[in-house]
Parts: sequence; C-alpha cells; structure tokens
Amino acid sequence: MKTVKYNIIHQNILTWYEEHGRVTLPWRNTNSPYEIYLSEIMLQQTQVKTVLERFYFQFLEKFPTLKDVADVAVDDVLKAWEGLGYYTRARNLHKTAIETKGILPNNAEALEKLSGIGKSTAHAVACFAFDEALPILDANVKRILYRFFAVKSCNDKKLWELAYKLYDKDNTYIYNQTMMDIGSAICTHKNPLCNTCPFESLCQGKENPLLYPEKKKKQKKPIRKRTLVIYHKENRYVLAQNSERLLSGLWAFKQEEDFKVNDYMTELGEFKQHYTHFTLEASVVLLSCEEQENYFTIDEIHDLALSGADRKALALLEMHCQ
DNA sequence: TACCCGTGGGT
DNA sequence: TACCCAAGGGT
Repeated sequence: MKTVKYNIIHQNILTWYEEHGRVTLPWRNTNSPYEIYLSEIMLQQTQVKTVLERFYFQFLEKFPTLKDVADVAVDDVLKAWEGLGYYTRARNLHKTAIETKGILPNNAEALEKLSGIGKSTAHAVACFAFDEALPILDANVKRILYRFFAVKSCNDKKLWELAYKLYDKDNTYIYNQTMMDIGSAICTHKNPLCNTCPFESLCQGKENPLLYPEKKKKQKKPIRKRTLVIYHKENRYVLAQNSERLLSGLWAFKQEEDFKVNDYMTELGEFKQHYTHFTLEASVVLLSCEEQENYFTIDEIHDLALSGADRKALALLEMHCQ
C-alpha cells in the first residue's frame, strides 16, 4: 500500500528536478554500471567539482572498462587516484574489479558484499544503474532528514528508517538524484534556502534549520613535526612504498622524528599538510647516502603515486635541482 | 561505537 | 586565517 502522506513532496521533487536538476552530470547520462559505480566511489567524501574537473574523465580515459582496471597492477590504479585522497577507495576498486572479473552484480545485496561498497553506495549503484527502488543515505540526504524531521542527533540506523519513510518508491531514480541536488544547492549546511525548497511545506525544521543536526564538539587537531629526508646518490633519490594504513601503497620519502640537521645536509624548505586527524609540519632536507634498494630519477618519481605531502617535497627538490 | 582514512572547496 | 565538511567505508 502506498503512503499518501508525502505525495505532495514527491510531486514537488519531480517538478524541481525538471527545472533545476543537474541533468548534465556525466554519471547521469550513462547506463554503464561501471561508470556509475566509479562516480559513486570517487564522490565518497569528495565534492562533485573535484571529481568532475580533475579525475572522472581522466580515469575513464585510462581505464574505459572495469576489466581494464582488473588487468593492471594496483599501483597503476593508485597513480590514477593520486591527489584524490582516501586511497583505500582505489585499492578496493582494483580488488573489486578483479573479484567481479569486470562485471558488477546487478543488485544492492550483492553489491554491498564487495570491498569498498557500503549500504549507501550499494543502493546508489543499484538504483542508478539497475533501477532498484532503494533510498540512499549520503551527507546530503542525512542533512535533509535531520531538518525535515527536526532531529538533532541520532545514529545511522534511525537515519535509514527515516530515509525509508520519506523516499519515493515510484520514482526512486529522480528522488535520489534530487535529494543530492537539493542537499547541495538548497538544504546547505550554511545559509539554507528554505523558501525555494520542495520540502518546505512539511519540513519540521524550517523555522530554524541550523539547529539540525546538532553540532558536535570538535577536537583540536594535533601537529606532527617531521623531517622529510630525501636520501640520494647523485641524481637518484630514495623512496619507499607505505605499508601502514595511512597512504598505504603510495610512495614516500623517508620521514624522521627529532631529526638533527647538520652541515652535510641541504635544507630545501618547509611546508604544511592538513590531514583529517592531524597537521603535518614538515621540513625537507637533502642528504647523500650509499646505494639503497629503491632509487629513482626525477622522471621516474613522476610515474609513482605520491601523497600531497610528498608531492610538495618533490616540488622543493625540483626547485633545488634547477 | 568511535576512530581512522586525504584533499580541497567554501566561508 | 581557521574552520567545517564533502555522493562513506573499514575496523
């Protein structure tokens, strides 16, 4: 039995999408499950602008099919992901490409079992690629739900219940896409435009939308001071591949704590790099050494996947070499 | 559950 | 500037 309670809102949403929907987004103009899935992974905790302008087309140019991803080494996928962040996404993408042999399953239940695909991404791919009528629960939907139901704080289980309560089971594709468009353009976390919102008539939070959700107290980010030591022999430089969780699989210059600079080293400069849970304050030094295992010329380093911090260090090195 | 995981946009 | 936070998932 269909709930009639939100019929008006569902109708408003269809109208709003016709007039304002971001219908030109490339992942809304393809039936390719891979192209839709790739967009969903890239867009996790990442703004549309970044994915659209710097990564999505470039990645598809390099890997036109999921099978193409499966056929290369994970390092090649990481290189294509360089600069996008959250590199576990790239490693899971590669893993999923291999496990599925380049053919994604066509339903949310099977999709969610794959590495890097949680419930929301599974629902998104199932809905957008296979027309399965399931709600999504991304940051946009969450903010709308908090405000629409005037909920200050709750867990994901409760949010999923609200998502299921509100979504349009008959026009799920447009509903889900519109939720993200409205969250991005109308129900923004600052300065929401309630008077033009399709939800306005029944929104319980419209009088004071900034109350929802309740802000969590932030902790101040600690600072890590490190010395990036670029060991070299003549024109070849030492890098190693990260094996810890942070930046796993990416190549990096050696980092030292409490490193004493002396006359045998050349100071190349300093920089800051902001991570989610700390700020790196790095000073970069150049130091000659005996031959080691992984030596690279500048040109070879450009073919390795580096983090933002190591790319800054590399830039300082290149300035020094000029 | 709380924490970890990158980078850049927007204010 | 400093801060919040973005088409979340893994552990």
